[in-house]
Amino acid sequence: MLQVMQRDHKLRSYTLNSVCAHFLGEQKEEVHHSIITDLQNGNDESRRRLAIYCLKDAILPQKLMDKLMCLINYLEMARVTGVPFNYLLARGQQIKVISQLYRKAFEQGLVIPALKSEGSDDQFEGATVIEPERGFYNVPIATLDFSSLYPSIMIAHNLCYTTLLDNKGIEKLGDIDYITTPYNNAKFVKVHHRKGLLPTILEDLLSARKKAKADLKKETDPFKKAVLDGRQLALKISANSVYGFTGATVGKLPCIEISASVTAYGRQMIEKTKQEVENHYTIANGYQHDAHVIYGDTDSVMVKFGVDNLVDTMALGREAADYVTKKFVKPIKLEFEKVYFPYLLINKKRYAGLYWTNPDKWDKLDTKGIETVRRDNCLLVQNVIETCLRKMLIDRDVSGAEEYAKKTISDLLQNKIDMSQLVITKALSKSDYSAKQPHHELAERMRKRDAGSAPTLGDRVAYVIVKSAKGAAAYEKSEDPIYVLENNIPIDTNYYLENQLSKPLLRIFEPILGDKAHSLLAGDHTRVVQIATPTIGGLMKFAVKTATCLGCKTPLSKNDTAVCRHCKPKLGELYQRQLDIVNKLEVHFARLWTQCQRCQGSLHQDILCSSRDCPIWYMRKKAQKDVQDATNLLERFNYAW
DNA sequence: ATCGGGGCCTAG
DNA sequence: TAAGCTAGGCCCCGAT
Repeated sequence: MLQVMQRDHKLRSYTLNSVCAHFLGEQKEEVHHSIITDLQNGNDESRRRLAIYCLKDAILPQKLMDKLMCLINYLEMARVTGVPFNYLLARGQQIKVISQLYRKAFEQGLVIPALKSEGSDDQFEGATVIEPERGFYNVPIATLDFSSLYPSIMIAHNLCYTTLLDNKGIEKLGDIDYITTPYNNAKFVKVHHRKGLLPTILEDLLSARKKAKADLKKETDPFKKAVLDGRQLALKISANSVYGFTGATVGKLPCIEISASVTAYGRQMIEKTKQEVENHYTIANGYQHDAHVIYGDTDSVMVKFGVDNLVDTMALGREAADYVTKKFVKPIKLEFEKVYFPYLLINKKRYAGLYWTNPDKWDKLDTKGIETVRRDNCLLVQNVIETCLRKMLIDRDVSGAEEYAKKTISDLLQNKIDMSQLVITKALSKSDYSAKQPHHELAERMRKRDAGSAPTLGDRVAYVIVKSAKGAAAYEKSEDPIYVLENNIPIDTNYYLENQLSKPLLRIFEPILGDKAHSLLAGDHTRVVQIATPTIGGLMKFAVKTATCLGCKTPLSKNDTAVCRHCKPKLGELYQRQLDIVNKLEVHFARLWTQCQRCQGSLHQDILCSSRDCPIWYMRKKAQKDVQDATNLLERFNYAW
């Protein structure tokens, strides 16, 4: 399940506890490894605790698998691609494409050559990203997308290993119909001579995706919908990796003529689309305004038709998509997908907009590339940018957004921000770094402290930036959050303002406020500064997951955790030791529980919510459920409390 | 202070 | 050994 999670979901942390909190809303029974032997050698009570821990650790992955329908999805993938089930986790995308190629080749009596893979550093040219006209747009912007651009190019032009012609082939075959692609005049025979294997595979994948999407439309259960959405996405990725496979020089069967022709066609198509739209939707042709393409990436164009209302923009978008589709070979299709209104275009691959598919109600706030969707920022940055964008784009309350940003800066400088909001995570992806890096240097330091618990290659390293000598580099100031808490090391709040918060804030405010945006970073709210010592809030002491004593079932008083004071001596010293360890681990939970899981209200000293509408009630419910779960587990194994 | 490159992560 | 692709923003380090 760890592999599944890492493959299928982009998360900040992949620990069992964190993943379960995210998808299931429940957590592990934590037992530190150092006391397992003692628990086993202890008494009935301690062994019971150990048993619950083991059962819970076993049932959680099972619950994840069920809830995310992993087995069904993976089985389906295995069937579509024809690879053994375990390949889906043990191996990559290539084997899936190869497997499908073998199938189709066998049907046609073809043999696939066993090439020696060479690998090369040269890249071929990729897609076009249209130079954005950056700014804030308070008019509807229509988005037109080619659906499955690369697969549809390969199908439309019959691009395949089995259709590629070289000069010898053309001489030998004489009178033959072929096309010449925009890459290096590569030539491919037309479909009536021979239909390529790749186009056939792609058609299969796309029709399977069509079916998944149709099922998705019919489904009403939100969770099953999410799963079907995941399936159609998987099929889309599989279809797109066919193109990737042909361009993989380290792969089994690279063919740059195919991959480079695909991207070359793509570049021509996005350019042609821009031209067609801009040339047709003009005042000269009887439209109200001259349309203008303000941005586009690979397979999409963002069009400003100049109209100020959603209904007309959507009508024009649909019409334009059909108009352009007619200029291309089947099955290439340009689709009108959505309108952004308003739209904040910050840079290439960086934008935010309110997303509309029907003119009555917006669907969502869509953000691409900016801090809200990146995992290498701290939560503070993510949350403040997200909140400001919502205020600006949904509420259209720019001054409210300014106020919020100023308040956050003020809170940060006064050390009122929870440390869990300041944790930055980055993947440790290489063992040798040419320049020193904060996360790598920290991993080294942690390794020297305790090699067992330090992050290793591939792990995500969590760190905060702490106060240090003036002018010290970031890699000298990165520190393990747990170490910071244990040693009461002050946080460098100024670093968070200067290096984390200020630029992202300026980037979203400047297009609207202009130079005035800089006032966000200088003013009274930046004056009050307090010495920063780390605080922990919003914690979930995992031991406090029960409302009644785990031993005698009497209600727990506020100061008790897990067991009442009468039962506590039964667990004795072991229990204390575990609590100590738990307290040190609290920061892990702090990352998860900074908001009430029910009403999203801020949490402070405890998991309990501060909102009046959502008091202890939720925790009681959850605690009761946890006890019920544990009891059920025990009953299944003929235990009883 | 500026700039190029390494590193990370994302868009598509 | 086995490994889908390219484009590109942005942060940080380190050389100039």
